[in-house]
Amino acid sequence: MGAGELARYLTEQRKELISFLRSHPDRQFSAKQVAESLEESGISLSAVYRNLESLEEAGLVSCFIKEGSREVFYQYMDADACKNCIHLTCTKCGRTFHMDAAAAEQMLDAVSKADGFEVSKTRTVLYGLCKNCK
Amino acid sequence: MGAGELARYLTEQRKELISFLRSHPDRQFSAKQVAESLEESGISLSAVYRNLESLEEAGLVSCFIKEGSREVFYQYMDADACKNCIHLTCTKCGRTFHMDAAAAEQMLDAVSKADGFEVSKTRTVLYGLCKNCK
DNA sequence: CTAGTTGCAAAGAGTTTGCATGGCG
DNA sequence: CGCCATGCAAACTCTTTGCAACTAG
Repeated sequence: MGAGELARYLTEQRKELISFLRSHPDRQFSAKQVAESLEESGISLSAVYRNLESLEEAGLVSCFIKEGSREVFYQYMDADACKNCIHLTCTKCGRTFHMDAAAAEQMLDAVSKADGFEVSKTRTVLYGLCKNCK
Repeated sequence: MGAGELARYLTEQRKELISFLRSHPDRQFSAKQVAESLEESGISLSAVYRNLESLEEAGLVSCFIKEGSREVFYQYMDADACKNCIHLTCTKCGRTFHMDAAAAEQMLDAVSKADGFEVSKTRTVLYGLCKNCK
């Protein structure tokens, strides 16, 4: 699946959680928000935390804090599917977009050559304002 | 000074805190670590938090979480001085470097043209492995 | 059947807030 | 002198952990 090992048992709660996050790949949620959104499935907050943790290890979820905030947010972000892409997260609306592939390639080359820095593609996010929020 | 208003009174504690962070521009610290590092000056943890907050508003400090962690770290990052630079933070050693200016310019152009996305230069960090940690 | 997962409740961290005291300007 | 910042302690919130019950495989 991903870089890490995904949990061995695919329970109903875990399925719902993954499904929820996957259906909002451009949005970030706090653990509490995830639990509330899945209220119907009756998943507990601690299970949410435990699942988010294993999903993060498996490379399916990343977590962030927003500008000027100390609150942690989680987002679906498939490390495999996004190996060659860079995310653009809008500091206003919070949505995440995928950077143009050609521009991304060019950028990674430039950083690598100029600074000898190997960008970790699985967690490359640029913050700024999206087209709509500008 | 920066974008926000810096606190009106420059107390001994605040001076020490700024001085400490400024002298480690490439390092990230938890609030607790900052307080412990400034133990001699006798600053309290709550004062550290209050100061970090106002410094963040003033654009002198940014906070982050590291890969696979939910712990918040603070780092000196002058929004004015770094208006035209991009940070490279190593996920292994935690140090932060400044991206080559030409490469940065090129990158910002590319994103702006290809995606209509305006990168917020004051909080642009790319995560990856630095030259030494590779 | 067995090991992994869940919910609940309690414990732990990290962060914020109220208030009296003290110091900067 | 007045306002702001500080320290301390309490309050909060977020996250983690222990444990018995449950369930996927």
